[in-house]
Amino acid sequence: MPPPISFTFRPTGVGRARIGRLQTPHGAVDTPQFMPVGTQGTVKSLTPGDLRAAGTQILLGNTYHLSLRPGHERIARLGGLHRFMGWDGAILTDSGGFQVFSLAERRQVDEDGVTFASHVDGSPHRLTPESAITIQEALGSDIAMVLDQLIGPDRPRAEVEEATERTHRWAARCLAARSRADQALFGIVQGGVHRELRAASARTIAGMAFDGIAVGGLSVGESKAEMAAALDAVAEALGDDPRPRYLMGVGSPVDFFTGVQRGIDLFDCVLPTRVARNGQLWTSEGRLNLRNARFLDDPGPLDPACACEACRRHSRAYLAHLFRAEELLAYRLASVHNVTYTLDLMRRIRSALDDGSFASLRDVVAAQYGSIGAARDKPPISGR
RNA sequence: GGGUAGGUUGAGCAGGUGGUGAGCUCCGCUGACUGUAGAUCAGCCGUCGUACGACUGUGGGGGUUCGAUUCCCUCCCUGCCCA
Repeated sequence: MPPPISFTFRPTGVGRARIGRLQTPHGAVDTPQFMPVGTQGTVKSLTPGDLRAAGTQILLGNTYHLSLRPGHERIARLGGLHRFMGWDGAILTDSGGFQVFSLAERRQVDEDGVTFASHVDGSPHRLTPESAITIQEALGSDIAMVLDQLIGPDRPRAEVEEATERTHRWAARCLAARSRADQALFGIVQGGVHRELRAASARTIAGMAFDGIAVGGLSVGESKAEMAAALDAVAEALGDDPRPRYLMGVGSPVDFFTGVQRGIDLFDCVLPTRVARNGQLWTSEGRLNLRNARFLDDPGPLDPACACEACRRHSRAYLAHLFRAEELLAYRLASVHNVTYTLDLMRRIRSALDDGSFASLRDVVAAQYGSIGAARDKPPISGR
């Protein structure tokens, strides 16, 4: 039986960056690539047509959310997640591991798995490595993720070690539980901000028969330098491992460069769509907050360098109005643009890797977007 | 014309029956957001000041009083009822 996915790539000479192509049961994915996040079977406010027009090749769904509502068995009965949401491109499903972190006050972790008090109705829901696989197989995603235990950078090292080792044990159980030949399974490297733990975790995960290797547990409050150091440690440990590498939950425009240079092929992040709904546009002129009063009389396009539908047809003044009026179109147009911007940026990164302009592109983007997440880099306030 | 209820910081309110009214919700302004419990959250939102703070402010004017949003006089405005 053929493997569920195939990945070909070539090095670029820019750090550890590579250019590649991931073949999935639902189409090819050019890498490095960004995956918009569609947690509940929808990238909030966008239609599949919007996503296609923006250049989306692969997007995310979520095990925890979809199993709670509408239920993975129901989605399976309705023909699987692709048909259910009307998306014929590739889908990667997250395992619910992130909710172990984001819903920390609603869950209990033990060696066998996690018990959540549903954020919908409070009812208990059990997620184990095995059930995470069962759910994702029912959803029918092209790529499934192992259940992992994500932990914040403020936790003591002993706790990070414990969570990382548990993640390894859960990874093996996920691998043993899989039964679909047409679905890839990625393992997840943890290890917090500790280089040795990251390296050891990368070696452990790489030693298992996964179709790809993800790096999790970053962009959860650590500094930019800590994230880069963790990625360096992982890249070094993985060496020339030929499998696709996925940096989970990242990121900002600047973070893409940090990851690509360190050999990352895939990224996902809620940032472009979330900030879009909150009025922030990513443009060739940097970040714009359309709620600022100065845009009320700005007749220009959202981004003069963008060809998306929102930029072709609408002015900043119009969107500024829509946001103030809380008109639903605001969220869609801003999301259309930010997803387009992000996917265009990945395309520019791919061609910059080819023509030697990677460093200059990085500098331009860093000047415009370096402030995102910068608060994490400030030293803690002392003496109070 | 008579009666009655009102007039509080952009809007809508709360409060206050002689002893320090800057409290709420909108609106507005700014910022944040990283595998989505997020079309959310935070700060500011009378004037001056970075800030501690100072000053002003309960429709207008006047009066009584040590002190008035409160009591008295007068005028203006609004809702409702009656003529």
